[in-house]
Amino acid sequence: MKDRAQDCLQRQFGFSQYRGQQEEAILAALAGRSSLVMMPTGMGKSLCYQLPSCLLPGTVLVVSPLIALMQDQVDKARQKGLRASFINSSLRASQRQERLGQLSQGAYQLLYVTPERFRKPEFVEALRQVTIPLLAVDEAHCISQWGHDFRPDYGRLGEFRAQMGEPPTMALTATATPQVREDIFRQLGLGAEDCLVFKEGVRRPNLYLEVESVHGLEEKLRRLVGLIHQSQGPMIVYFQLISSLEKVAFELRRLGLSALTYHGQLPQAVRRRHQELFLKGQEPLILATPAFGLGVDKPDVRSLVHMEIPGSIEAYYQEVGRAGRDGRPSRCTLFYDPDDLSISMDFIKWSHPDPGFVRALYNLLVGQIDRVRTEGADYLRGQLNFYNRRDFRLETALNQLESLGSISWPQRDFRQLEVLEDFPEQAFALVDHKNHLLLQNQKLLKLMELVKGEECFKRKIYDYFDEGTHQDCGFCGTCGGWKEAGG
DNA sequence: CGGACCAACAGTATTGTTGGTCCGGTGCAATACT
Repeated sequence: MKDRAQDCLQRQFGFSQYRGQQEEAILAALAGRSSLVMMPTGMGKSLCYQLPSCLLPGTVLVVSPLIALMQDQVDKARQKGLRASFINSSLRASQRQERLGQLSQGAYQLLYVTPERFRKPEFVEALRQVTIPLLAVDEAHCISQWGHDFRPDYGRLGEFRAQMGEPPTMALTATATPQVREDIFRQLGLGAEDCLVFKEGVRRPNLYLEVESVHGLEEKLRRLVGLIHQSQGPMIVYFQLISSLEKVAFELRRLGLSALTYHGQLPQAVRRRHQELFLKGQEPLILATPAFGLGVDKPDVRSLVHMEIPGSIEAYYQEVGRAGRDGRPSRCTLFYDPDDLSISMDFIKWSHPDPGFVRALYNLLVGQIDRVRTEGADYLRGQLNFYNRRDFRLETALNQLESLGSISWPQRDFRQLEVLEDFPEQAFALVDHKNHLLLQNQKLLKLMELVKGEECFKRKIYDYFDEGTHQDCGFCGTCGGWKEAGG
């Protein structure tokens, strides 16, 4: 097998040798073992499941989070001569039908889908007709990040995997703390003991990570302008809030500085265009929310700024990870304002409605659907004694019920709200809401603790990712070294 | 019914009060319509 893999690597993929632990991961997959592969973006994660798809019988199924990335992934795989395809909602019904047929006939070596696809019985049925020698879960941290609330189907992958007869599984991600690793294993139904772990280091010596204490948007803006002038190349500025992003965009424009924007409220076409302009180097500055991330692989990002503290060390490190991919020194500045902590704390709170509350909401929908349709959210708030309109747990609860198939709520229009199925008891029994809420808050506090600390900042981050070192990094806000590096 | 923010007002220098308004990051699926 080893020789065949080596041969395939050269002929089909045109590489003379493996990088990092690619070979080990590939051989594990060929031997039918499950694994967790942690590699930084750009290290060739996709090869780890693409190569096995050439040598294994049947279809390697790849779970991928974004439709926007799938076309590109499939195009690249096809360029290497793989019989690859995807099935998702961007296709017409007839195309989907056709591809399902192809799938069940074993026409694909590689098929990309979102976790939501497993909800469709016809897809599950088609899967039954083919051998699945490997289930690859790309960007597996999404399981931990989104599976609990935002995209519950990520949390159901273990269930779907069981339906398929527990095929060997490869979870791939850039970075994962021991805790997140556990979560991935658990949610996929993989025993940690029979799952191999392949891990490249998370260290990024060329990133200069610094924290600056600031107060208020005005001061941030002033400092940001300074950083923009100093930047020696492309720059990403991250925001937690669309509103402050837009405010800053406006102010920069007033100062004659042009900046691209990127966030979830912009139309798809605009997002695509702005991302493209930035990636191609036609505009060096982009203001973005965390929506800007997956699929951003630009080598020469020289500066990165966090205008508000992110929600966890994982989120922070993933975002700064987009700087300096080319290995050259890059400066990442986090503006720390204690007032901003409430932003992430609110987000965490809002995404965790109490199961009892969701239950009460559901009962109310069943009993009073007519009044809900005519009077909408205000009626629900009144009935549930839930008056704070700045607390979005009501909306989250409705979204959860919709995602779990209990209600349908098209266009967030109450007039069209319908109750479809019973309250999904099991789904809520499975998730330990209180614990998860606590965990998220701890993660945020952990980041705050690091930010406020006076020891080597990077060392503590490495510690967090279980790559402890006893030496200071010599290249961060606490250790210094930026000027010496030519900054 | 929380709270940040702003404008208008009060009444005469700065500061306080009141009332109105606005308020969430991340994406899938799927069909109708243009």
